[in-house]
Amino acid sequence: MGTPAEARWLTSEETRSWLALTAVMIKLPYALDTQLQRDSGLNHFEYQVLAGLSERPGRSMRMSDLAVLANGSLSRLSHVVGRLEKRGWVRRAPDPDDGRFTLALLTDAGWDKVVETAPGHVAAVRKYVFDALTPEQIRQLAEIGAQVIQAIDPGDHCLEFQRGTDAHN
Amino acid sequence: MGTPAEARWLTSEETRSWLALTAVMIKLPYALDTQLQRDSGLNHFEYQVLAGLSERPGRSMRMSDLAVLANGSLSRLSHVVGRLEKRGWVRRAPDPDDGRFTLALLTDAGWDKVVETAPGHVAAVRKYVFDALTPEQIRQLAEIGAQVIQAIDPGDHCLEFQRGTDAHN
DNA sequence: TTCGGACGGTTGACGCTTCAAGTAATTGCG
DNA sequence: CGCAATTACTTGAAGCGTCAACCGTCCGAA
Repeated sequence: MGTPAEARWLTSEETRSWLALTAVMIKLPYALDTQLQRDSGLNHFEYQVLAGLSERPGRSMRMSDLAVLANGSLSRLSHVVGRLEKRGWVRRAPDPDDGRFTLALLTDAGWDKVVETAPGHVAAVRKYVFDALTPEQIRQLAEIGAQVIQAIDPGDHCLEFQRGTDAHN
Repeated sequence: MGTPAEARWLTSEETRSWLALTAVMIKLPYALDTQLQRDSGLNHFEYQVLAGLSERPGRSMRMSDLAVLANGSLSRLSHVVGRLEKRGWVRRAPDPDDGRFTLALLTDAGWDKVVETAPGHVAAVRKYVFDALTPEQIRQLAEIGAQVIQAIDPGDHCLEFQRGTDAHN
């Protein structure tokens, strides 16, 4: 039995940390998707798209920027926006400045959808994450997350998207 | 534009933390899957299944226990084990003690696959997570993760699976 | 001992994501 | 100017996960 021979395995502290992290990576997205799906018929990615647009001046964004903001591929975004368009929450228009870009626009119905969906989603985020942590841990989490993202993708700037300039309070 | 009115939005510290966490939830699984897929033709879940079995006495486990260990549904596991069986790395047998249970058994070929795959995977985990963090942060992460999992699913015991009793060093 | 319910697992259909190949608009180089 | 390369996006097919319905095994009560 035992374990395959390996160069440098994990210490028990690292293993503990790793098990917790993998469990969070699986369970948290699932929990959030479940709440959103049940209460609004949206998955987390779709919500991020609508919420992202809602917080921009003009309620619009280029597809490629929106993809970065939502941490998804352009292809995925294209499919999703297609669905959201069919449901009347988003529409597309070519960017007047450069015909290669496509602008995604949040419709009035889409705005209403965000307004109706956001409180429940924020409550879930609170319940599953922030209410379970101390302010100190929240600070630590931000730091840890930033460093991991840096290690995965040094060129990534998604954390600099501070979601518009409006103050949430 | 501004933001839809909400009961209790996130503080800026919480938002920072939240953006980092969502990015990690998306990017880390993707990064790990990419490495595994490229080097071994396995995804992370499949690897967890094989690795989980490899660390058990008898290289076998009941399907339902294996599903908990791998943080997945029984249905998902059934599909995956079906695929792994077709590739010759796992086989199934009814539990002699109780015919309702099914045992998943790691074959010799499956064992070899784990031995050949594990070092690269562990190296990726190191690269993306532990090498980017201080020992103190690793400890903090374990704590934070455990509390979030507790908040999501109070009845969950997946962290108590300490992956067999063998010491990895 | 037999029948009902609970438990463990499997299956197939559907939906979503990815991947690769494609189109359309623009830039840059000769 | 004209054509190739680049950029931004779209599309269709294939693979994976979820959900709901299903089957087989076991236990317990009458």
